[in-house]
Amino acid sequence: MDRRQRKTREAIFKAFTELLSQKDFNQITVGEIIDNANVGRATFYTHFETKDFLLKEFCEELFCHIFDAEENTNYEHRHIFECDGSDAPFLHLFRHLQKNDNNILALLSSQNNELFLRYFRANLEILVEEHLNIFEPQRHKIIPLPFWKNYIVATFVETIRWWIKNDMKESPEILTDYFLKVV
Amino acid sequence: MDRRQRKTREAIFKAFTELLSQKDFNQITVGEIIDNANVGRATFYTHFETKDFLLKEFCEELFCHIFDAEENTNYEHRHIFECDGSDAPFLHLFRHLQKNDNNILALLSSQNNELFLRYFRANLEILVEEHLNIFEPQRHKIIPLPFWKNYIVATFVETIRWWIKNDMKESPEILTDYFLKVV
DNA sequence: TTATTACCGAACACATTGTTCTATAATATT
DNA sequence: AATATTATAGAACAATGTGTTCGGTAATAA
Repeated sequence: MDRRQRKTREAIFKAFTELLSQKDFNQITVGEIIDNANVGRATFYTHFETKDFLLKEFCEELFCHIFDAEENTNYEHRHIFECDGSDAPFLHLFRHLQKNDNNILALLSSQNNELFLRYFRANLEILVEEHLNIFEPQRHKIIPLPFWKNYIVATFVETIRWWIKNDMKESPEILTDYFLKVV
Repeated sequence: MDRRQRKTREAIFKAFTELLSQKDFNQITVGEIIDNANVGRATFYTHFETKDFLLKEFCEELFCHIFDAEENTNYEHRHIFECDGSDAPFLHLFRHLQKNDNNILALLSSQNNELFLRYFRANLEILVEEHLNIFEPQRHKIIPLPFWKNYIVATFVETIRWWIKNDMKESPEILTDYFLKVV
């Protein structure tokens, strides 16, 4: 990829991230993004079809970073936090969120972010599927699996949202504890 | 209130409801609403400050209808469905949703409806607070009450969303059963 | 060195929002 | 029933945002 393209792309992502910390996704205009990124209007639209596509690609890069490390347990990434046991992936995610990479918190807690949440949940579902055995497997007999999976994912997402809404006072460990206790 | 005002207001609500069954809230324009309602542009804006305020008032009327009947158990409204026992309010709500009054389902399942969901959850929280004893009260000792309340409300909402997404194949009774089993 | 390609910036058409105005018709008041 | 009040329609308007087009310029790749 042309060095200019990379530069432009990164400038747009950076401006986008910065704006996300100030206002909700739907409040952000393309005009603001290109101003902050110092990029021409036409240039923006050669990179991203619309503002929604920007969010889409932004999410894909972000989740690739966060979730791939989960799935591939022998990454060095995983060793940032030394955690083992069945609750590891969830604890790890909470810790990641606490660091607030790329203003992911803004996206998770803000209004009008359904596109982001959809991606987040899709990635989470893969993770949950691999660790379903954590959650009392015998329950699958009395409750349909699709409902159960949706329930776990939703509970995890809502736990995070509750955490953010309450200023993230709890430690990732305590939050993991709450989460595992309710499910 | 002037009869003309009532007529206009109802025409706008009706057009709004109809449009909601066709597209997401954010896709609907004021122009479409006033066309479907046969109402002048200026008239719309004398009734509602913005499109968001329309949704707000729409929600308030809707929730007043649905939730007030819950809180006041001696309404005749309640006797449409004969249900008793501790799970009654939740079963009752599921039944209400199945009837799909005012396209409430469109609002619950569609994208870009966070405003609606916020109102829905706020009303739900009041309901849950009154029936917290249903959900194993001893849990409150190991999990903070605010987390617990948020969890119950979120689980209920997500149960409904799962239901809608899966074409509402399950009966309200079965859904209530699933819901109570997981929480 | 040359050809390619991305960029800027300005201009543009288009859609949507929310406001303001006047004439008209429905309603409330007496 | 006559009069005053008030809501409405409809059109025009400014303001804002979206997405496209185009020609000149500069960075990159060959």
